[in-house]
Amino acid sequence: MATSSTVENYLKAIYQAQSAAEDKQALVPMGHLASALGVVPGTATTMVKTMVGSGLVAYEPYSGVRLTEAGEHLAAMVLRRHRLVELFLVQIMGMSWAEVHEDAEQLEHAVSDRLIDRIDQLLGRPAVDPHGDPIPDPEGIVAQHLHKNLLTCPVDTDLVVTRVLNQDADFLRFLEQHELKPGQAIKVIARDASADSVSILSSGNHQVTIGTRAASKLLVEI
Amino acid sequence: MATSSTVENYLKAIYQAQSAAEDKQALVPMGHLASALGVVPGTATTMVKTMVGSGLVAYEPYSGVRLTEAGEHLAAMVLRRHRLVELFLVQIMGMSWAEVHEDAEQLEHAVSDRLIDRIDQLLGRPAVDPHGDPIPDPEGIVAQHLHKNLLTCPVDTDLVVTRVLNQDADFLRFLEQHELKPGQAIKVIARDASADSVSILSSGNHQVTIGTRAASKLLVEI
DNA sequence: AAAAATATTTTGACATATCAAAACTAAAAT
DNA sequence: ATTTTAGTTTTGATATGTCAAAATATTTTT
Repeated sequence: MATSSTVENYLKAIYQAQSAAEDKQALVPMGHLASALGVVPGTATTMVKTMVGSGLVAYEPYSGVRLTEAGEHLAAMVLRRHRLVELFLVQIMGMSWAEVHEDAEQLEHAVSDRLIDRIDQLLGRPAVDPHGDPIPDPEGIVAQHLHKNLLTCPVDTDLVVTRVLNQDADFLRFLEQHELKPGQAIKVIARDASADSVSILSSGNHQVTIGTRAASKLLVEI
Repeated sequence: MATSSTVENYLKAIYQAQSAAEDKQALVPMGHLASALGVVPGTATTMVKTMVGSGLVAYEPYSGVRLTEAGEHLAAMVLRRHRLVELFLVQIMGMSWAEVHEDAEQLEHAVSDRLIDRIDQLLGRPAVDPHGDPIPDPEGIVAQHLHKNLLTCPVDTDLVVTRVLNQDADFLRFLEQHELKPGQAIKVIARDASADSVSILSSGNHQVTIGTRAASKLLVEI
């Protein structure tokens, strides 16, 4: 039952694909899973079949894969470890939020339950990581927050950035430089459909215009 | 060149066997290596041969194995990571020195150079870990300290425990309970060859008698 | 020096995780 | 309703790391 780090990565990828989908019960297509993990599709098929054998996923040939309850719980534990480690690296180790992802990716498979609880305690049982991603509790329960993104939120209203749905280091550095990190106050001042852009005013009265693709990755609260 | 954690464990085991030997140039017998790693001898033979191919070790059939310069440097880096992680877990995470070994064993393969340097810096570039084991510097250089053990040190002389050559959790808890941790002041009050024992007076005026096997694992300075 | 005991290596097998490329299925387009 | 296309599965190989057990080498005992 000692889940390998490869299996943990598959679980995490399936979990995140399911979370990103509108229909949470939808099957994740094998091609999507394979490309998320950087393997060829045939490899994903093979792995998923062995995971069926361990009771972690349900699999429909030519349709896709979905986590079972057991798989979902394990996936939540991987995510819990990953996010607690990220927050730990930023808060305690003083690392930049843009550079901790790769470290956390490795450490999430190496930290024991004992250590992860120590970290959780040291950080004061936090609810979210530096990107605003929710940290599953030890039972695997995830607090669901309903955010709007910069394409669906009201214009000319005071907002607070709450979550960033993109771990790309360059993007994160960009957000940092323009005062768009989670917790910072902003306002959408204009949206231009034909220019495919959104203009934002940050708390420091800086103005930036970003594309809608990027804007959809920034979640806010009013 | 991305050394697997298995290879790292082989390097570490060979390094430690070489350090423990009187003749530092001596070959480590395959049987010793295999049992240190918990594999059958044939497995060690196979692995060592592939490590010869990577230039990490020199191997003499039926005699044993020894690290090359490249292997020794890599082994020192593994040990550096392990020992810094142990000290970090004790000093920063508040874990008990008796329980950190297994965690460190996992983490030593998962911490990046960047993170290990951060830890090193946070701890103030320490020279030794919680067991008194020296921490190799980033170039792989290890400060050599000449300690005596409780069998070779003078009797009725003020001593300070400097190093413990045994990671067994029960033994470490025993030392903790009897005030025999590195840094603590003690005195050997009697040695009895026929009883195979050594009697010690700790700083708190506690008296304990331990076997010579255990006594040889406790290193001291005068 | 031969026999016995010990240590080491070889051989064949297996588990995990992967790829390339061929075979196949399902959906979309004509 | 075929054909085309896109996505998926299968097949055969490969790399890593392991074991069991047979074969071999070395050392010790007698």
